[in-house]
Amino acid sequence: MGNGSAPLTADRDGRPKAGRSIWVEPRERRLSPQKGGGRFDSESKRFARDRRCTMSKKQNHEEELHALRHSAAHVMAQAVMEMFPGEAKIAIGPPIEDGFYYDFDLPRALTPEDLETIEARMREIVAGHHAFTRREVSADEARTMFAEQEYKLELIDGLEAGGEDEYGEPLEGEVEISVYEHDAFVDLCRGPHVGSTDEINPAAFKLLSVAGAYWRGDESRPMLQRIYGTVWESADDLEQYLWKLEEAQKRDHRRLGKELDLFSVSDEIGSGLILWHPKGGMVRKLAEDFCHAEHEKGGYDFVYSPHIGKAHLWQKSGHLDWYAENMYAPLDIEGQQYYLKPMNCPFHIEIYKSRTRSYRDLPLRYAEWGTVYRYERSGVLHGLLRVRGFTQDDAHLFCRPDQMPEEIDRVLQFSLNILRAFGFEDIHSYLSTRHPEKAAGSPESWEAPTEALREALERAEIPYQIDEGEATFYGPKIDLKVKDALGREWQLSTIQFDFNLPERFDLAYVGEDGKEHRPYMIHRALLGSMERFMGTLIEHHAGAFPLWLAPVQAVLIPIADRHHDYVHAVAESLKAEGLRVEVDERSDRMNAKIRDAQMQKVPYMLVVGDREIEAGAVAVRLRSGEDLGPMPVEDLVARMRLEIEAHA
RNA sequence: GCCGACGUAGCUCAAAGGCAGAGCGACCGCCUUGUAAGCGGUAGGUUACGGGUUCGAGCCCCGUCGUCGGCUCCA
Repeated sequence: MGNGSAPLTADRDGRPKAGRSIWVEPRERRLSPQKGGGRFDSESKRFARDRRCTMSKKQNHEEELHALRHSAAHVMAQAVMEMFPGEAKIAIGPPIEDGFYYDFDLPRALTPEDLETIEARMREIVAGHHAFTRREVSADEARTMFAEQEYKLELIDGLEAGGEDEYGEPLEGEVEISVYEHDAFVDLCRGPHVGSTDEINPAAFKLLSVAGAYWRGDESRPMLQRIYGTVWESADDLEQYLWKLEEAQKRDHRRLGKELDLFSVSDEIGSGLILWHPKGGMVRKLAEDFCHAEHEKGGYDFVYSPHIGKAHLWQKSGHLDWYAENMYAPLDIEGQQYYLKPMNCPFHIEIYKSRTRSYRDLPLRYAEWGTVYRYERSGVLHGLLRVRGFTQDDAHLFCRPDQMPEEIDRVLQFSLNILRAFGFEDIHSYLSTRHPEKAAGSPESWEAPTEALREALERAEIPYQIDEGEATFYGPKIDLKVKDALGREWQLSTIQFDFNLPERFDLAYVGEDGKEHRPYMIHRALLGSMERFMGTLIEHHAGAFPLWLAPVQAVLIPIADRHHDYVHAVAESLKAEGLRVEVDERSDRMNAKIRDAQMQKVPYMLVVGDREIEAGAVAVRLRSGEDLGPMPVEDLVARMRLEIEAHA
């Protein structure tokens, strides 16, 4: 892919956007779905403000949960303030997806034991039947009330100036300053809250973790301590949520990567650099083989490019101006400086420029599984999802303006087909439009491509959100996100226009009129980075890959040593059919072999004993635990073939 | 990068400043097994790395590297 690094390095949660967002087809979840974390985004704040308008039952329920969580945050803040009388400074404490947090400035670091103490005190407070009461105050009155609370004073200043809310975002309309009070605690707060602490079920909340967080999200400002908690209407709901967290942990690709022997990261090599083991390598190869075939059918040309290029190239492309901090230090080769590539685009552009291009040559679609290296700060590395070296399924499309709408349609459709082939059905998208100040090219030049992207989304009939002014400076883009089996959102594909590089490299084609014209250039990555995609795939399937992707499709399990010859013969015939099978001829009992195959999430377990040999069959057990009984080998092959072709 | 927690056998984890352990896995042997773990034995360690305090450090202190949870970043 191209200039746009964001999609490949973006967090998997939808974080708040600075620009305005418009939902074209509103989806049920507007908050970050990330477990335990995430943030209250501008969308849901607006939602809270607009609560007077008609709402569905579901929205109503959401609002009640927000109030409940917000109220629990206040109760927690009271408990913490009591723990550090006169010393605790409170910042903000909003509800978030699945819970709430509150930020504190405290004289010492909190420990896990502190959380238990705080939680216990919260239960006492909740049992006290305290009403939450709202009161409007003047700015000066508020300053008196919070004279010792420097963070609150800053918030009051922001509110009084009418400029911004507690998240530092612009406020609309008249600003009223309100405080909410319960028991011995009063907080500067817009609300809403529940009526009384009675509504907070003492068996339905739990404090989860404590973590550092910058005041107002600004790394030049003080680091506060943030306590995350969760609260629900009932103990059952809490239980269910905690179960979901546990389930997510079991699916963690880092854990499964180890358990299933898929990949590793070695301290000897370095952080964020992935070693693919044979099994993980097989899954990746199968995924890539499939994509290669699709690209070939899809009219792409395959290109290959080196891992380093001269400084001059990166000056020309502009990467050294605007991307240098993500690039590694140059290598000195015979007095010339070379850089490891953070992106593939300049190389593909050089291929384009290697000869004169005619309008008849277009569109050109150059595809490469190109490995790039980007410096990421140590704290952001995360398994396969955020790494320092990764392979993009990258392509650059060069086309004439008249071809552009069709090309967009085509690439979007192509992308959706591939994602669906991997079992991702729940796909939605984000269209980022021109930033009013930071943008290459004229506003007019953005119109046709932006419209083409939007129309392509309409035709593809997938829900999309318009992120106004959120595009990178060089062109509008579409990002696709998928939801996995647990409802978590992952960003994979990106399709980005580029008005910048064609200019910088003076790209041209000779038109029918014999004159030179500037082609459109589109960067696109579908699975994004193979590393991130594999991480997503592992978590989506919880390591139980569909048959076509399973590194080992079947394990043959002889019951006793005398069955080995037959089992090997069956294994050979299955291998001859192109199936990936292993024979477990350890001296363990059959039960142990089944258990091991089960834990390795092998789709088919083929048990062979005297009876099977007699019948010329294998006894088939599925990963689901289902026992299909004895089956002739030909029938098994036919069954597996069907399953493979269906990508089931 | 920042705040906090953590780093012990291949893996998961024990070990109040006083002999470094268990289970699983690996290896060897016995058993020859019928749908989620048979039995016995053996090997396996510079307790991440470097320094310090102490009669004595896995444990306390300092530094480095790494991992985890967040924040920031990923125009």
